[in-house]
Amino acid sequence: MIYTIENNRIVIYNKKDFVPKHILECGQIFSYKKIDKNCYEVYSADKMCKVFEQEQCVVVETLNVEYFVNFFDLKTNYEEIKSKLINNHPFMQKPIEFGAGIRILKQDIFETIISFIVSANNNIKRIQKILFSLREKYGCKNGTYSSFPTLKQLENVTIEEFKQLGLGYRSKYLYNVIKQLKNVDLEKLKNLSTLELNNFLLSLMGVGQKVADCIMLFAFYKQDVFPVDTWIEKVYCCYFEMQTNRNIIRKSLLKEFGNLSGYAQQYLFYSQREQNFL
DNA sequence: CCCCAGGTAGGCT
DNA sequence: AGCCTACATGGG
Repeated sequence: MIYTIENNRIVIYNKKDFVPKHILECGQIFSYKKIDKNCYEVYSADKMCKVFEQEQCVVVETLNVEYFVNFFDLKTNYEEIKSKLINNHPFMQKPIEFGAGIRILKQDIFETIISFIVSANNNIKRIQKILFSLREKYGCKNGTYSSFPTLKQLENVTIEEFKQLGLGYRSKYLYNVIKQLKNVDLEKLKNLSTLELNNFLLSLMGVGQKVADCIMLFAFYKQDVFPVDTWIEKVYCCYFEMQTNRNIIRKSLLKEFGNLSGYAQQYLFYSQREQNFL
């Protein structure tokens, strides 16, 4: 990725490998706002940036330049990943063309855990609404926006209070997870293997295999995971004309894509959800 | 009234 | 281990 840093800006020159719409609307992140056609505000933990397109480049404007260089995964060569995927799996051509500008974000661990627990059996509009409510109610006011609440800030929130945000039966999950995470050093989890991390995440209330896979992919940058949700289920059943359960689909797709699973999943998810490309 | 949304927990074989 | 179902909430 070719980019320069000037004061409070990251300027990205190869636009085809960085399309804000693809990156933000492919379902990996919920905390962003579309300001207008080519301008977004993106919130991650206690930080934020503004992303907008110009003729020759994309600009990320932020007070936390280094954080967002990492966040947007600017040091990874997506051109190479995409051509590998297409060469090894020709049917990926169309999904990759459709989501050509996707990048897998490196998101905050705590925020990602909470966000994807909220996402279960829920729709994206409502997930976003709930997560912004969490920010406004329990996070720190930070000028124009509220930061995502820390574990400490959620420690004394009751199940009833979560319910008032529209969390429904997931209120109990959040309440319990916050208790479970109280004595865990999240940063240290980065040292675990995919399997070890998976087992830990599955021990959290409200985290099943799909949510665990999302957390590993979006917060731990594990690539050998393949989150299977309703959309991927549709993709799979259309391609292979098979009705089967999600665990078998997951194993089958992991075998198919190996260490590129995480990337493949995002292209397939995005194109399926946006346009029913089949 | 139904079905669906980035599914999971708990209970049953 | 695997299969079944209830589950909060809001939108179509």
